[in-house]
Amino acid sequence: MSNSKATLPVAEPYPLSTLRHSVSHLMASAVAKLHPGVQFGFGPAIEHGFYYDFDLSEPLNESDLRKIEKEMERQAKRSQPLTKITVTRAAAKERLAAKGQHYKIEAVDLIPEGEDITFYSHGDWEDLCEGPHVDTLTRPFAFKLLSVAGAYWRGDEKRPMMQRVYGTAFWTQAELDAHLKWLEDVKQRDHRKLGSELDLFSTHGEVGGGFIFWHPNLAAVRRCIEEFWWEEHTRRGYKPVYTPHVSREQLFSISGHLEKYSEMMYAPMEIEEQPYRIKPMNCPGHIMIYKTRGRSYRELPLRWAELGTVYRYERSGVLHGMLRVRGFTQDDAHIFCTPEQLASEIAGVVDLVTKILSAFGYEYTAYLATRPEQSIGEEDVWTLAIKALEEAARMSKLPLTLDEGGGAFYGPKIDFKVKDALGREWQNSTIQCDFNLPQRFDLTFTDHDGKQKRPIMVHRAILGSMERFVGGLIEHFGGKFPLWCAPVQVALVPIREEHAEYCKKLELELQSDLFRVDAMLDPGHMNNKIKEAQKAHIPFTLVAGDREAADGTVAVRRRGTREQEVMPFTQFLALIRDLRARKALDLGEKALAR
RNA sequence: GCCAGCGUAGCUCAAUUGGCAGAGCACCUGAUUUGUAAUCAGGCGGUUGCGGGUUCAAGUCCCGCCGCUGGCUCCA
Repeated sequence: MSNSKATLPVAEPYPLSTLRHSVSHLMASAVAKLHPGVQFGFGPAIEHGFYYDFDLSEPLNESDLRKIEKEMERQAKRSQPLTKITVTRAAAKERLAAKGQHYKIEAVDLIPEGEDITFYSHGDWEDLCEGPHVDTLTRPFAFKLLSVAGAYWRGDEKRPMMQRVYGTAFWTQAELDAHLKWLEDVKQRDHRKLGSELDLFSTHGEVGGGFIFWHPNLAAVRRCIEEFWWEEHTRRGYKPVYTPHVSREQLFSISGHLEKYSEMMYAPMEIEEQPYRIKPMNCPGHIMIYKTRGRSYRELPLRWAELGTVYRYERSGVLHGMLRVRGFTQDDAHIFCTPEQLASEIAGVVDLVTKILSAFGYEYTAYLATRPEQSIGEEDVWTLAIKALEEAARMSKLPLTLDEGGGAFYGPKIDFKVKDALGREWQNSTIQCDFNLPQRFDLTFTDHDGKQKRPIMVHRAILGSMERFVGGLIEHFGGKFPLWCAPVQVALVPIREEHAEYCKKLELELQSDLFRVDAMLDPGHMNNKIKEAQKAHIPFTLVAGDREAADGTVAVRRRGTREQEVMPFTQFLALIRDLRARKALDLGEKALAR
């Protein structure tokens, strides 16, 4: 959809968000025209566009959106200055009452005392709105309505549900087209789509939603990540622990989860007349190990790590592929340390986070989340912990963005947001100080003065959960995993059946070097096998015929290209060993070109 | 959980107002022996998500449940 008027002034003086806000007004006026009696909610600009909430007796569908777009175009073509008036509180309510806009009347009461109450109008439609807006809708711009979904009035699930129409707008058609192409790209890379296309994972109706089955291909990816994860942890003095999945309910009543978290926990099961629960968290288990004997300051810090699978009840409507599930494995670890050790321990975690996130080519931003209103603990402990987090960031040269009051009730934290290949943000890594659990479980250590003191506990996860991280990774790479963690690293294609023997030999050599290989030795045409290998995004396809078998060479075809380079097999092996050892994100294009 | 929508072969999708459930890919069998993205022929494959109802007749209409999708709320 575009509304281009060559003669009109350039659009640039307004930010894009202002245009989008104005286009949401245009959409509202179009809906008012097409659906008399509509009640309006809120209609702001958002990150990639805008929305407007409507209360309508009729549900809107895709074809309604097209009709609304047409009406918007019609209205935009007429001269449509957007004008602002300021009114008193009483007058505002009166104007809205006359139109029967009861949501908007409620919105008036949300405007703080002393602020101007303003209306913006275009044509014969007006809306309570603080603005700002573009001066006229006859400026050139391009827009599209994208989807309709339910949304509670004021985000409160106890209040009525309205219909939210999402759309987007840009100054030019070209920018809109680029955005729509981006949306298409997002859809193509959807981990659920790639998950079935590349035979990565599945969920099952007979199992229930939110439980992930990792197929061999994705299990291979996960194993590589886990090995990398354990290596880096071992280097930093972490020790693996294993804890049970089920425990007496009592454990979670001591930890406080039962009280604070019971909505997320599965119902108790009865074993010999005792209630037991499936764990929603790993921390109480690690604490049990800590408590088995007296602890000395000499053995702190203790760093215990576990890829711990937990189960949490999530409402059916929130489940989403691998990103939001009911059973998941956290890459969990707990550090028990003294207050003096806190800063350097956190710095160690920051180092680990940056090491692991960078290996996947993620850029990241860190946020310092401070004390929320509802929280526990002495003020000086909070201050100490926040200082430790800041100090650690300074030591690691990590810039922190302040997230005021965003901490957990039991302590402050640093959260990391990563940006993926499509520019979307994900939150996985978190470093949390906890004063609560050490107290609840009465954790102590004997200090050098012989006194019993309370350790601080640090909860931290780098990947967050294997499910969410790997799900995000599928989209980040678009299914094209770097060699080191690709499900299948090398495809072998014999030109004729008689070359199968040579390929078999290569397969065994690669396998003995722990490479994952798909030797395509079944009868069939080589072209078809090359197609299969490319569709599966296998990094390297090796084609071998008479010449290669005779010379001990391979014709190497890199993922995504049609060119081949013939090289000795030993040279190829050296290339992929190097790529694997470096965890290279590329396929050694430069090395090949040489 | 809520609002809206969807559910047909392993996958992608057809099936006119309710009127004999079909195609491509995948898979299996046979033929083909190939130098860089689809060789040819044949075959297998379905209680149309599950359960009920309306009807002479239901993939199609109605009700309930399950699952999925887009959001809201919530979250690793």
